[in-house]
Amino acid sequence: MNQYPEYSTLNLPKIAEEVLADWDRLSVFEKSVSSREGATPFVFYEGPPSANGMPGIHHVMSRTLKDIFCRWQTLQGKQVRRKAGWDTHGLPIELSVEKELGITKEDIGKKISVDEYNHKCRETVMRYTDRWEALTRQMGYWVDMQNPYITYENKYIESVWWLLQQLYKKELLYKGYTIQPYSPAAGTGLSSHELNQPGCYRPVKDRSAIAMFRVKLPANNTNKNAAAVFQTTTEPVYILAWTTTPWTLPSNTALAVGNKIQYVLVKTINPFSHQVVSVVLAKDLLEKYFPAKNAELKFEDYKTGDKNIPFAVLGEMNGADLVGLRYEQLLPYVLPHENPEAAFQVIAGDFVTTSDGTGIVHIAPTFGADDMRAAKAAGVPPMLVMDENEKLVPLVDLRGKFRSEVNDPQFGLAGEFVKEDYLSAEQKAADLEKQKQYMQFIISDTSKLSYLSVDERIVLKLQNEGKLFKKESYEHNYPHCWRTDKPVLYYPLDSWFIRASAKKERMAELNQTIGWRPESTGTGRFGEWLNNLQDWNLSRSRYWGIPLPIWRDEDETEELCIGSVEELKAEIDRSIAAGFMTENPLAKFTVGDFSKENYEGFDLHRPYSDNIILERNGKKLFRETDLIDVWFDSGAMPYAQLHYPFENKALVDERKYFPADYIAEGVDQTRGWFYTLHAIGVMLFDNVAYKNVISNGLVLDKNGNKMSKRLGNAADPFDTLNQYGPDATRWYMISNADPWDNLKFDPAGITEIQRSLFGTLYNTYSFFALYANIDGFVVSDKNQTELSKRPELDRWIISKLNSLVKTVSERLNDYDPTPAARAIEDFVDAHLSNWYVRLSRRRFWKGELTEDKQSAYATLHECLSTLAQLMAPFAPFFADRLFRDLNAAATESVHLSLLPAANANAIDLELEARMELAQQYSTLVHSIRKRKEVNIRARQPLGRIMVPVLDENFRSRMEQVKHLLLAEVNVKEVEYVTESGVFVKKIKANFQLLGKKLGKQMKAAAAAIAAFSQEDIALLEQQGYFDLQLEGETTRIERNEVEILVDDVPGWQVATDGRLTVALDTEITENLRAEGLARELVNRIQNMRKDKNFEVTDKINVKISANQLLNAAVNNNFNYICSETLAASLEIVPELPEKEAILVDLDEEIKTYLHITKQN
RNA sequence: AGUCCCGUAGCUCAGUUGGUUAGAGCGCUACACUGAUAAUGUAGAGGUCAACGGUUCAAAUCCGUUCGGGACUACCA
Repeated sequence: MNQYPEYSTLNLPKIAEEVLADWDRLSVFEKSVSSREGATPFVFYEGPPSANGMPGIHHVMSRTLKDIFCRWQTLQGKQVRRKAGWDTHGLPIELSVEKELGITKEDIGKKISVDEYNHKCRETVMRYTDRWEALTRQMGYWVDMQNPYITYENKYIESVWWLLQQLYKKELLYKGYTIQPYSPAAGTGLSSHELNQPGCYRPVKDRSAIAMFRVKLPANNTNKNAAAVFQTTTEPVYILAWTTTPWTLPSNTALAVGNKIQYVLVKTINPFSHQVVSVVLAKDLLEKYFPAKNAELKFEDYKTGDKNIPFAVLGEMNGADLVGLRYEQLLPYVLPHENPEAAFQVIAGDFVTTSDGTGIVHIAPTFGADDMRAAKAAGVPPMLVMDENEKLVPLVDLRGKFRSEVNDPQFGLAGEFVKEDYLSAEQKAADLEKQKQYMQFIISDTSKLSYLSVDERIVLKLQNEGKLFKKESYEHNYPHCWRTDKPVLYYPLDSWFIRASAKKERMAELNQTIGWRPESTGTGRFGEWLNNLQDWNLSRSRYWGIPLPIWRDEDETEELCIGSVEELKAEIDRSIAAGFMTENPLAKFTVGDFSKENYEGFDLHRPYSDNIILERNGKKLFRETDLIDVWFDSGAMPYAQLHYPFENKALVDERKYFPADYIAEGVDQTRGWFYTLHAIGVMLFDNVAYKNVISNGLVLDKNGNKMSKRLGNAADPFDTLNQYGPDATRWYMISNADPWDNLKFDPAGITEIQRSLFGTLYNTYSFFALYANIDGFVVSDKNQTELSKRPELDRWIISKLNSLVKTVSERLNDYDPTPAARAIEDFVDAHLSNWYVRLSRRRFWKGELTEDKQSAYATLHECLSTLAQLMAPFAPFFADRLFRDLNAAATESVHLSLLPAANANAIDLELEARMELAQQYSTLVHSIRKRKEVNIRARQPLGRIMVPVLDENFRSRMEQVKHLLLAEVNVKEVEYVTESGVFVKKIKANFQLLGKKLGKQMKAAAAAIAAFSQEDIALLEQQGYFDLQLEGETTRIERNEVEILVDDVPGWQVATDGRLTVALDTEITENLRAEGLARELVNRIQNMRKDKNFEVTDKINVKISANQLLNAAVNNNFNYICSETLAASLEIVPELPEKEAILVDLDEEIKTYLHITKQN
């Protein structure tokens, strides 16, 4: 039986299938972890996917990336546990359930109970689990799918609650009033995730206006500078502020200026009321509203309706001078309930720019996030009024309608939707009739009136009252609710927040210790994000997610944050004692029992948690109905996957399974998972959650377009794996582009990898197996030739191999897989296959099992075996097959093996350098032989090559590799030429050295040097320097500051490449000719052997018909011919019968009959 | 709109601290080789290094601006 299996074809998908079966049979994955018990751990965290959607080709990419480093560290001897996970909560799941059931959010609790709804979510979320498992398995991604963490499980939730309670105890969890995207049509707040769904930001045309806010004079409470400027005018002074949402103007309570922005006071005429006024705006924007040419117009010449309006700049001040200035309320429908005396003043805002508008921003703290922040900082109240329930509310209600306070006798407004889009056609028509009624006081002919939106009417009102400076329509992107298609409102809502901003500096500081790939994402996108960190809005008004574990009474005086099931159970008992609850849903729960059964007897989700009423000081506490952001779920995974701190406490506390050494996800997770992991890690453990992270790019189609089902260009991951096999697919994805760049996925690239890498390796292995089996040779420790005693070629490839191990190790230890994969490709193709195997071929099939042959076997075996290990992280199936075929007795799997570090002693850079010399010369000589004017086939031996000796090293290097070079190019001798008269030299400046020395003179010097004569060069070489005349000065050029090359050897066929030059003697002597013929003859005999399907080892008898031109060639090379062709006998016979023999052409003139038979 | 990434041959990509013929593989064309053969070798064609401007003796490389592709963030009024 053959020791080394031989295959007839290479079938990568089949290999993968078979190896996968072996892995299952032998439990290789489990062993790869258990066999390293006690070893240094390598901690990897799996970012949980949602099994709610089908896996795509990009998941093959990201999972390959994850897998590579885990397998690599295993090869290095580390223990790599990796737990799979499932992200189970969140909006997408709610949506798919609603779609399936044909319901909307409003129906929850009506058509379907919350309970039923959540049950449905629980089912739906794991719908495609089997597809994910199949993909994971088929592509060879090793992760423990038997014991995944699942975010909806009670243990997981309990850990999350504990983390939240920790935040609460550190006072990092608070309830606040903030401005959030809100969809009045859907009656729900929206997350930024929802706003970023495709198509949500749409260009809309809004009515924009510049309103005029009248300054209260004298400006006694402001800076003297501003007061002085205002004294220069007797006209009323107005501040100009631009808005694209006039409906927020009734809620204006402040105007913001930039402290460092320069402002001007301008005297002009109101284009609508034609009143002479003075206005304040940013100096930078003066030209925009007041073209310079109009400065020459005279006020007294102005006539009503003139397009060009005169103006005069009265004075200048900076933003800080304006702060504190009071102005009259623009639309005095109602005053803020709190601190009305602090309203209507100028404040500073760092967000103010002069890129748009007037450089002064209208502030409505109830409808803008920036506005709210700035107003709060300045002590300006928001426009909140007391409602019927004695609660403070904004002027727009939750349906998106103005409250009754905004009642305008002429323009309506009260009770109306602030955005036209919220109205149906019928409502519009009805409203139009009303408008016709009350607007007849302003518009004489109302019959032609069309519906005017709230914005339009407010602008009209300002215009009527002389408070409008400019109006126009303005097109910008505005977010829409993806469910109702209606524009979103920014609206103040109650929310629970994590005070992330309090730990901003620490997060930034620790971020600098994280190894980011690519680095720019860490410093750039992620770093910037941390620098501008806002508090984390944790609340979600949904149903399917982890409930916020906070209970409050109605007065908001008592508050409880629960951190464990144990605690909750005790609190419920207390509530029962107070008579608030009748039974404890956690009655069966046994504290301290972490069994599955114990934790499956209850549910912490809504509605169950909603039904729990707790007690404090005799008051009833109800749960805050919000759920938490699902990003918290996944960010909590380092702890919650372990049920920390209830179980596995030491793993985290003693930093054994925390932080992760490595994580990887798509770049879109930068502000998702990467952030939430980091935030929780820093806030609660003052530690990074991961030490290294790769954010991988997208997988695009081959034309660089995003893959989508709609376009039909999405590659199916299963089809791809089936067709090309996981190894080639994985290899292609990693070697083609750095993982953080986008990948243009082209199956043709996989085919290329199949052929160039796997095909070549397969051929190389087959070659090895073929001859090793023939010789019955099994490579083992016992028959290893000592490295120093192996031939040059063997030591060279072993040196190359160890250099490769070094490179691959460095790259992979640095989380840089692409150069590692490419280095392997280069080794296999350029070195192992195209040089080592090519030059060693005859060593394998020639003669007996000599020491040289054993050395060749051992060397090739070591190369292939080590390659299998190096490739194992990338191509786990093929590598395993190769490794086991080579080392059948020794191992169950390459993935259980240990890769030794590169052997520094085996690396001989000098040897690598001289072999490169041989490779380069070989190419040069081949190219001369192929020339049209030469055209001598490789089988024809030639006498000699000549090489000019350029330095001392050169000759000794060449001597050591010349036998390989000469054999490869079929030349007898190499001659060294030292006397310079034989060849023509060329000289070139060394730009790097001379450039630094000469600076500006470089150009002239380079030209002068290039123009050197042969004598000049000789002189320079002789004395070691040359005095060059440059611009009248003498500049000394040293020998090392120029490069001298051989340009030509007159009278010879010459080839050069950079510093290397070779000349070929093309004369064919009688002897050479005879030898060439003998080689031709060998070749023909070999072909016949092959045609006759003889075994490689068969001995033959050869008969050749006599031919005068040939006889000498045969006789002189008799032994050579016999040994090459395994001829037991070789006869020249006078004649061969045509029937048996074949007529062959040996060259243009010589033909002969050949006859071969197998020797029995 | 902002931040970040990418733009080098028909395609996929290299290109060190700036240094003078800008490389490789694939593909294409031609020739050769034939006991690795669904391989292999040699040669050829193919480039305004996205564009413009600047710094420098010298720019694919450094700095600006613009254009194109992508991601993330974003109601800046």
